[in-house]
This record gives sequence, C-alpha cells and structure tokens, in this order.
Amino acid sequence: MPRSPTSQRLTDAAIGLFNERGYDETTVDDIAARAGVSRSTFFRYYRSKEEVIFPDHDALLAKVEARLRASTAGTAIVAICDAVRIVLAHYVEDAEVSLRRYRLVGRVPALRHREIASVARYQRLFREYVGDWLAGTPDAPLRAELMASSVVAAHNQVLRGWLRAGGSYDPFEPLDHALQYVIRTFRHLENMEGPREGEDQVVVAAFPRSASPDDVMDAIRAHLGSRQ
Amino acid sequence: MPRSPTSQRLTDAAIGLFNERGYDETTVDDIAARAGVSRSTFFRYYRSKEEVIFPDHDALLAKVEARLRASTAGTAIVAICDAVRIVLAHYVEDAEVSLRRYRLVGRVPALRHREIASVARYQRLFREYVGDWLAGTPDAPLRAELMASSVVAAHNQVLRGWLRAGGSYDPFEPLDHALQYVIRTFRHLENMEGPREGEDQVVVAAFPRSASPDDVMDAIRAHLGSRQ
DNA sequence: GAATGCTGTGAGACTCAGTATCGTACGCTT
DNA sequence: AAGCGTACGATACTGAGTCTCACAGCATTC
Repeated sequence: MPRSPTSQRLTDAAIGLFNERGYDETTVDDIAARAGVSRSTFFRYYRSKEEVIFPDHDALLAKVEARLRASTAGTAIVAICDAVRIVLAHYVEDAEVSLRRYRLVGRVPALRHREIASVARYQRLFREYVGDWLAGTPDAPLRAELMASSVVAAHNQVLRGWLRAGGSYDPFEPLDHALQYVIRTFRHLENMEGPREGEDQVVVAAFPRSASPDDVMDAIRAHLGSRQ
Repeated sequence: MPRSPTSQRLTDAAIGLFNERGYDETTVDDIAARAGVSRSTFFRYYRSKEEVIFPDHDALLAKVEARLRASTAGTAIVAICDAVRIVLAHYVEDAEVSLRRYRLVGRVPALRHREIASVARYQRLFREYVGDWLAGTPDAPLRAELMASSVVAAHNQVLRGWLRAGGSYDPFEPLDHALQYVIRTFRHLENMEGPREGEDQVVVAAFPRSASPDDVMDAIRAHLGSRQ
C-alpha cells in the first residue's frame, strides 16, 4: 500500500532536517513547515516525533505475524527463521531510507530506544509462536525464549553488518549462514520428541561431500517436483 | 552506597502515587509535593520521571562489567553466565521493590520501553565481551551476539517467571538450569565442523503431509544456508 | 564577629511534545 | 444546488524537561 503523499513529504522533511541540524534541534513545527502542512496535520499522520522515522513498522510486524500463521514449516525454529527474512527484506527493499535511518539512530538515544523496543516486539511474537508450538514439552517457555532471541539476534547481527557496510552487498547469504547456525544449534533442543504426526513425509538424501548447497537443492527440487 | 534520604523519599512517593492513581495521571509536581521538596529538586535527583522507577541501574551495570573484567572463567559463555547472576541477585535483593516495579512496568508502555532499553545494555556489554574473547575465530561477531542474547534471554525468562509468581521461591535454581541449557547448547556450536572428508553429506528431513514442495525447499534451504 | 566561599534548595520563566476542540474549506453524492 | 463527510488549520491547554537566578545554611579564615 502506497503511503499518502503528505505522509511521504513529512518523513522526507523530517529525515532531511534531522540530518541537517540534529534530532533534538528539530521541532515538530519545523518538520510540518518544511512539509508545507500544519502541526496538527503532523500529529494526524504520526503519533509522535519518533514515529516519523519508523513508519510502517506496525504493518511489517503484521506481515511477519501473517507469514508465521500461514507457515507450514516442519519445526518452530524453521518457521521463525523463515519469518525473520521478511524483516530483513523490508530493510533491503528501500536501502536508502534504511541507511539514513541507521546513521540517525546511531546518534540519537531516543531513537535507539525506540528501535530496540520495536525489535522486542518481534522477539515477543516469535517467543509466543514457538511457545505455542512447543506447548507441553519440557522447558517449553525457556526454549521458546532462547529460540526467539537467537533468531532475532542473528537477524540483527547480519542487518547491522550490512548497514555498517553501507548496504553494499546482498545480506541474505549471511543471513542464511547465521540462521543455519541457529537451526543447527537448536535442533537438538527442538527434536526431543519425534515427529508429531505419524503421517509425516520424510526426505532422506545422500550427497558427496563435494556437493554444494545448490547441488543439493537441485536434486531435492527435482525429486519433489516429480511428486508434485 | 546508601542513597540519600531525599532520593529515597522521592522514589517512595513516586511508587506510591503511581500505584494509587497511575503513571500518566501522576505529575512530577505531585511526586515532589508528596516527598516535601520542590519540582527543581526532583530533577536534580532524577533526570526524568521514568528514572525514578529505575534507580541504581547504572551502578548495577557497572557492577556487572567489573565482574566480567575480573572473571577467570574458562570460556566466554561461562563468564557471562556468571555475570548475569549479579543481575538476578539484584532483583532478588529487594524483592519488594522489584515486584511493585514489575506490576507497574507491565501496565505502562513508557516504562516497559525503558526496561527493554536497559536490558539491551547488558546484552551489548556481553556481546562486546564475548566478541573480544572470540576475536579471530570464525564467525566471532555472530557467535558473540548469539551467546549474549541467549544468556540475557535465559535470565529474563527466569526473572519473569519469578516475578509472575510473586517472588515466592528461590530463582537461582531455575537460573542455573536455564544457563546450563545455554552452555550445553553452545557447546554444540563449538563443534560445528561439517562432515568429514570422504563421507557423504546426508539430509534427513520430516515434514507434515500438508507441506508443499516449496515448504520443503524452504526448510532445506534454511538448513543448508550458504555453507559452501 | 564579620567576610568569604561552597552546597543544596526554591522559584519562576521558557521550550516543546502531545492532546483536545472547534471552525471551515473542499470534494462527493443525490 | 443542497447536503454531507473528510481532511485540514487554528488555538488553547497540560506537563516534561531545561535553565537561570536568588537565597539560606554552614563551614573556614582573618
């Protein structure tokens, strides 16, 4: 959904002013004036001065939640690893804005707090999802917390690296690498019980050590494709 | 480090008023009046209205940092597991205040954000410590981030449980149990070499029958990551 | 016993974020 | 053209946080 032109002008004005003279030195009046609207209008579009820097965060969270709900992944950890990709994708999507925001957030404690708080919402979402999934198994809340925090941490680590490098490469490979770490780490925690239904389909495949991930993927894709 | 009587009266007045009529409904003037001092004096002791709820947080962080510096633990993960005990100990020390604050924080978003932000500082401290420790080893930043976030997550999970239960038991046993989990989990991470040369790489995956080929592919891709 | 300097406090003015209310201009339907 | 809803601007208000200044208490020093 394309944001309204007014809201777009407001964020542009805000980011511009924040970079020119700093966050604290910029008043909401300044932003509204540059955007050519009144102060009232600013607060109609954004509930606070901070929010102008983090628009569509709620929407993103909702998207992640939807993906999680629709997930048919085999394990909880894979489901949330999959979902966290959406978050990274969102940052990559308009890298320009992400980078400017990153530099800003690094300098302004209030914004940093805001960002941390929003990250905590993802973590909470993941925690609840995994908690439901594992319900009944031993130490479910603890394992849920650990898995959620690890996936979020992996994402953040990759994102930070990418932002620090000025968004100069494709961050999904490092993300996969990091999530791979997490999944392997938690596999022994997750599979304490066997598959939940007796009717699972099982894939067993053996490859030479020299096979690259792509080789593996191709072979499995070919196999799955034949069974549709 | 006994806090000054004025500062003590201020926090008492604040917590009392917050509980009686709510956080937003209490002004700094109200707090100052009940404590028998002026508004100016309030802001001399606390930089903000939020801070009155989280006194000595900086001191605690410093204590944790000192413990970390003095640590002689054999591995980074054990060192930060050890350090995080100080944090729990601080909450347990005056359980009364911790519990009242917990109930308050649960109801007031502004305070929740504040708390989350302060937790993030521990995590950052741990991350940097582990990062230094692991410097030079493969994926050091990633593993540092994961270890730090896991230890913090374990602590938070135990703390939340203890607070929800009204502080009715000794939380150090569950903490040890949780940290044991973390340590055991990350031992796996240390031994993460791939299959040995000459042996096949084997993929075994189980999926619900409802899983589409794409689901299977996604899951396997996630497991394989970008490992070459 | 004054003069001096330091420290903690109160008073008041000021800026700005955020909320609430009201009037009004514009576009749309019938 | 009349009616109607929506978006906007204007204005006033509350309260957090900052800053400056004045003053009282209390020591030291000559």
